[in-house]
Amino acid sequence: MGEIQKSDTVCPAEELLKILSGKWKPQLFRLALDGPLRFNSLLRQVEGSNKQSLAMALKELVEEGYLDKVIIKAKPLHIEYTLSARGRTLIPVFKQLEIL
Amino acid sequence: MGEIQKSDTVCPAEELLKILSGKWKPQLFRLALDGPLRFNSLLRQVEGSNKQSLAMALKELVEEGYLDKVIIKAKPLHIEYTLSARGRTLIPVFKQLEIL
DNA sequence: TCAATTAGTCAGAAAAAGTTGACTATGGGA
DNA sequence: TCCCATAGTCAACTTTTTCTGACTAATTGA
Repeated sequence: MGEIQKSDTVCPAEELLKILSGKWKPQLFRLALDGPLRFNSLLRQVEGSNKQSLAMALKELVEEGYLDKVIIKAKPLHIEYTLSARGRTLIPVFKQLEIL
Repeated sequence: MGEIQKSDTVCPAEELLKILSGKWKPQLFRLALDGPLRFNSLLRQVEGSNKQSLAMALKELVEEGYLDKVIIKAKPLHIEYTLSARGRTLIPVFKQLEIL
């Protein structure tokens, strides 16, 4: 996954496709539709995944503004990742991808 | 890019995203909207590209049914890659990706 | 016949992406 | 105080993807 560099993108859809197609990302997006995501739950829930990759995927999705990272100051102080407004704009795109 | 294997895909959009997001593929798709593609023209036209990668991308897009490979029996006998019916179903998806 | 254009293939190298296991750091509960 | 859960980071390694340069093979024009 590495660092994100805004390259000399010729095709407008290219950048977005790149961001959405990293390993685990489509799955994370899909799970985020059902409710907030938590790191350790994902690690158990998403078969075959690993800390590093999940952390990187979440970080990038947050950096690109598709997810919000929220610190929940409750009983067991923790972090939740929720779909942002920008993230919700992708819902119809995913819906369209699914019917093809 | 390697071989395509239908993996245990959990998210329906995942496979499609993988196919569309290979390097050069979004650009090839976009160029195919304007008319038939020819190998050597692409090689000159698409900056930074190379034979191997273009050949692989075209082959996969044909295998997945997004492009048709047509042998043109004319003056300089050659090959054209054109958007297939299936390929055209992607047009609205790309349009939607572009406005985000 | 020679040379150019067509459209590739192949093997190996390099670069990017993903995985592993060890480690860090904070907050509670017993 | 010790231990567990939270949510990570880091360096090294493996795997996958992409690129390079050399080569093949058919067609065509001079």
